[in-house]
Amino acid sequence: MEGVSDRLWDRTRRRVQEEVVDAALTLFLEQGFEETTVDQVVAAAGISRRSFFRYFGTKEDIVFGDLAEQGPVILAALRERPDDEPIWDALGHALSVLSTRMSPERGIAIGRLVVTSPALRAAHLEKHLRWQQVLAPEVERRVGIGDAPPGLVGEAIVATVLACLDAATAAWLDQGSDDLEELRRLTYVALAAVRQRTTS
Amino acid sequence: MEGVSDRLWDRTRRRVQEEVVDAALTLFLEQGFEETTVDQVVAAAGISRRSFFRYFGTKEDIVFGDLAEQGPVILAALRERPDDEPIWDALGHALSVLSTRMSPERGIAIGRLVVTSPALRAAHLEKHLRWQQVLAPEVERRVGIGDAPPGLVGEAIVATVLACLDAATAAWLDQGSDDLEELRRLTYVALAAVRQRTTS
DNA sequence: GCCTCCTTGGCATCGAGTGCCAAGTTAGCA
DNA sequence: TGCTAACTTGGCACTCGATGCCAAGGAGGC
Repeated sequence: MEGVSDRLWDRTRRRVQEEVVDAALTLFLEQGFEETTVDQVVAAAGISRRSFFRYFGTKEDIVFGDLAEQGPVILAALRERPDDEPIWDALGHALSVLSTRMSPERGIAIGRLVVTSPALRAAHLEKHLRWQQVLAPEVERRVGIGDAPPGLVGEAIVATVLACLDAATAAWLDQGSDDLEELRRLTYVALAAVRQRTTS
Repeated sequence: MEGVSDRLWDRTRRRVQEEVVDAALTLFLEQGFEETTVDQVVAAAGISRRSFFRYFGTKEDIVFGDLAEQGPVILAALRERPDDEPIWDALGHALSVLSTRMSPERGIAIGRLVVTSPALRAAHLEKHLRWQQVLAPEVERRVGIGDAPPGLVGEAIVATVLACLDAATAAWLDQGSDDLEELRRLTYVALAAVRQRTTS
């Protein structure tokens, strides 16, 4: 583990952060993300507006936390996968390390927020772009790029997986499931659809 | 053609719009998108701040215009393609109708702006989501969805094509090409990479 | 107990975006 | 031509997210 300290300051910081997130998510689920102002959040959490923006750089960060910076974590997980594993499975497994970082209920709540708020959708996609840049080189090392320009193949593959994951998540939320295994299955269905149609 | 009128008001409106875009793009290319304020743009274009926001709902709209609303145009082009054409080619051709709406030089300038500005990237991706929702049903009609939930297959396929197009565009801008045929080739390479790896 | 480091919150400010309103311009009609 | 209805314009005030600056206060080492 990196940089996780147990000094009083750090523990306090994490506790405050959690309290703010709890208060904010409650408000977001009640009134919607855009309809909730930062002032309401800080009032509910008992923190000053100025301090809030030191804990969370943006309002969207309440929802996504440090997820955007977890590219290296996914990369490490990807490197653990055997070299001869199909890239799709390897990426799927690598990405699933993130789903262990939060309760399924909270994940579903966040998912619903994301699909209903343009601002959150945008941040979500930005996050994927960040991951793409981190993961693309390792993907290209695995699959080879032939004479394609560096980056093209890797980014296309990672973006495809993330797109299929997003489409699957939308369908998953839509059908009101709360079973992570079902999400995995839907992702596989989406990837299979892409595979099936690429051969035609 | 729909709704394109030649009343004086409409012609004036289009002319003003073009002038603002020209002035704004010049500023954006000089100083960057985020570093240019709307006040600078309206000063350079000789229009009031208030009127600006009636012409362009957001600052990003200067760059993208009504591209986000062109989903139906792409859809119409997709419907023109023969039913037995592979979905990838059909989508590629349908999307290419948009590249005829602007000069290649301006397209390249905009492309460079988009890759260097997070706000523009986000708007770009939002735009793709809008297109996805419009195109997905027709895609699913063509390829069939088996027993997958409606939307999943179509959105996955459209998102994959757009992702490959984006990756190809990035590589294309990177290599400093200005040949649209080369962009088409790179898109094909990206899609081929996805295809190749889906069979393993 | 003292000094240093870090956090806190208040204040002012910026930039994007919106509602409202008075004034001016265009279009249609007599 | 002149009148009216419809629409546009720009100014003002305001909201909301986000940032720089600064004085005050708590934590930890000595």
